[in-house]
Amino acid sequence: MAAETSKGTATQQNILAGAHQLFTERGYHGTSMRMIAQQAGIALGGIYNHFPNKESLFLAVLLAHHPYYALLPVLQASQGETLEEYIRDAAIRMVSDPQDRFEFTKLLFIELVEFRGQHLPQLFQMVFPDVLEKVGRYAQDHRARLRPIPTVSLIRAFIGLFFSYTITDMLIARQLPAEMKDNAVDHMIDIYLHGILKE
Amino acid sequence: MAAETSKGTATQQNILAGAHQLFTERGYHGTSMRMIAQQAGIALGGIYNHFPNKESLFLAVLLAHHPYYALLPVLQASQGETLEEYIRDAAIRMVSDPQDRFEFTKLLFIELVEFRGQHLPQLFQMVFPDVLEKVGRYAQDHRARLRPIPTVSLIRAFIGLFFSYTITDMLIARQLPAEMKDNAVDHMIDIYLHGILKE
DNA sequence: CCTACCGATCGGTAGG
DNA sequence: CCTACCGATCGGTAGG
Repeated sequence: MAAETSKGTATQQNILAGAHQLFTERGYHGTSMRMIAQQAGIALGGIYNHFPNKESLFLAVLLAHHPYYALLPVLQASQGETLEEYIRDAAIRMVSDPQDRFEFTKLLFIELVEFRGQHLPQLFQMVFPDVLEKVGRYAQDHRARLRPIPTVSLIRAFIGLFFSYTITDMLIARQLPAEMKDNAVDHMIDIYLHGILKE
Repeated sequence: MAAETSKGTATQQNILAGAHQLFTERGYHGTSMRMIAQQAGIALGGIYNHFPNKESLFLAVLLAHHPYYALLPVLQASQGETLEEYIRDAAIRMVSDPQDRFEFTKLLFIELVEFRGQHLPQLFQMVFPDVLEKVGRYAQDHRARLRPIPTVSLIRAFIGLFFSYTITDMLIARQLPAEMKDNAVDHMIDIYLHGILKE
């Protein structure tokens, strides 16, 4: 018998993957446990060997797709000689994969609407204090280049850049002629950068 | 018998108001027609005298709360001698009412997740071409003050400012100490303005 | 991990 | 606009 990984059994992974896909496609209440079972290739009752109920399955999906796992490597891999180049590179990486952006955003929407944000404090406490401290130190090192904006607002605007681009993408991108979308990412990053940098 | 207004009968308004509240609180599939009937003070069957089914009721709610109705007076009432003052005033008005922002945003989330954005083209076509043309003319008149950014990106970033502020508000505002939230709106508008203006 | 089942609730309708 | 009902489907479980 193969040793189980820390990620759980293959069946558990199938359930999580099927649930993730269905939740993001149809919402929480729009997805039934029977659909998830079928997607995972098992019978309905089988799910309950791995998760006690539907909500705990959603929470497991949410935690498995915590933006921290996607964002940390992005920020660490980002390069750039100057502050400006570093931020631009990080922003481009952050918005580079459309499918990832849409999936994460929809999962968050479900949490905000169908769970009234109940699970957010848990997600928030996992990473925000750490991020705040690191960005704060980084901003302090580069304060000569930055306009006088509190660290929290720098972070909010950077996170906001993600949603700004992703949601307007969802709202209008499919409906705009292609030439109007060219370089839209670059322009929006550009606005953010000129907004926070001196000179 | 009193004449019916163009907004529909009182009962129809009660149904719309109850549906709006419940949808934004619990999502589409998380809200039952029975809950809506109770909220509107009538029996389940009574709803079907006004709306043929649940989805058409949701669509009616969505159209009744089209951001166009909220946004147009905001933009027309905005004041300011200079371009900068006008945009700042409009932005402040746009984000001034937290309840309006949350309700509209949640309704949009429901549409994006539970209806896969099916109804968006309809909403979009109602206003975007008009907005694009007006902002384009306005930007042309003030091009000496604006950095060279396509009109579409100016609009996307301005709409994005709304979501940037509102979603980070939903995500972190409830969990931050008060002094970290002070003037957050002003800073985010400030970043946008410095991002699009010359000098 | 599956089969077969539970009570509850769903959207919608007939008839008045 | 209400009462009483329809078939379908829901989350969850007992028992193997």
